[in-house]
Amino acid sequence: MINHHRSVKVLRRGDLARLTGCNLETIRYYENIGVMPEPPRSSKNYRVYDDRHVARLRFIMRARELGFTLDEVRDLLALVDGGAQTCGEVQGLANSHLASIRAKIDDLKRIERVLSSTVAQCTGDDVPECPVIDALTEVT
Amino acid sequence: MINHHRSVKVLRRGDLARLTGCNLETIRYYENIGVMPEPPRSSKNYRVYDDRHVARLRFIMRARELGFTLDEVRDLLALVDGGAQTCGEVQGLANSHLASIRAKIDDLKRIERVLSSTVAQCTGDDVPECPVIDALTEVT
DNA sequence: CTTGAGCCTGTACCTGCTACAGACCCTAGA
DNA sequence: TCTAGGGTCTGTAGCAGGTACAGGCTCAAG
Repeated sequence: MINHHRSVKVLRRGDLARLTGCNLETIRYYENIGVMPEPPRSSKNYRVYDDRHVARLRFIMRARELGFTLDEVRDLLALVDGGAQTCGEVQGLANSHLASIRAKIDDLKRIERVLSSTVAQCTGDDVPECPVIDALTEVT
Repeated sequence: MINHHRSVKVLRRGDLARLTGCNLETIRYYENIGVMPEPPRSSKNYRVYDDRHVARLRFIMRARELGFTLDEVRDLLALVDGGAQTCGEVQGLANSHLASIRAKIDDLKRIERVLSSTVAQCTGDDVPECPVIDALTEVT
C-alpha cells in the first residue's frame, strides 16, 4: 500500500460534502446514527476527514442508491469492517434486500393495474360522474 | 330509556376503528391533519360519529391503499366536497399519481437489475472477495 | 478592521402513522 | 354501594431518513 508523502490536504465537512455530493447535514446525521465514524477534530473543533472517510461515505451512498436501509448499510459495514466478511454473508444480505425490493415492485404494480384500469374508464368530461370516485366510494 | 331503542346507534372512536379496520389513533391523527372532519362531541366530550364518517374514513383508506399521499387525498376530498367535481379533474389527479407510481416502479426495477446482476456474480463461498462489496467500493 | 463564508451545536420540521401516560367516564358484577 | 375493567380524552414521543434553521465561533480576503 502506497502512502502518499505529498502534503495531504485536510478535508472538512464541506469538502467531504462536495467530493461526494452528499448533503452537508446528512454527514453529521450519519455520524450521529453511527454509520460514519466520528472523525478526529482540529484544534478549533472542526471535523477532519481523509480519503477513507470519502470512500466510506461513497460506499454508504451507493448502498442507499441501491435501496439498502441504513440498518442494512450498518450490517454491510460491520461485515466489511470485521475484515473477515465472506462473499456468502454479503450475498445473504443482498438477497434478502432483493426480495424486499421485488415485493415493493409487486405492490406498486398491483396498485398501478387497479388505478390505471379505473382511470381508463373515465370520460374525462365536465361531468360529476367519475369511475375513480366511484371506486373510492364503493360499498363493499 | 329515551334513546335506547333508536335504530341509529351512536358511534364512538373505537366503533369507527372496528367498522373500518383503521387504527384507533390514526383516526385522531386524520382529524388533526384535517382529512377527517371534527365530529360533534357528547356531553362528556366523546367524539360522536355517524355513517358519513364511516364512509369518509373508508374513502381515505382506499385512496391510501392505492398509494395516494395524504395531500392527494385532501385534494380528492376537496373536489368531492366541493360538490361540483368533474371526472376530468379527478382524472387529472389520478393520472399524475399514476405517473409517480410508474416512476417508482422504474426506479425499483433499475435497482433490482443492478443488484441482481451483481449478486449473480457472487460465488457465495467462504471467501472475502465479493462482487457486491466491490460494486459498493468501486472507484468511479 | 470588517465582511462573508464556513463550521460548531442543538433542535425543529417533514410524512404517516403508532403508542404511551395520566386523567376522566361508564358499566357490570359482587 | 363499591370496584374492576374497559373505553375515551389530551398531549407528547418515537420510527425512518433525512433537511434546515438559529446562534455562536473561527478564519481568510479586501
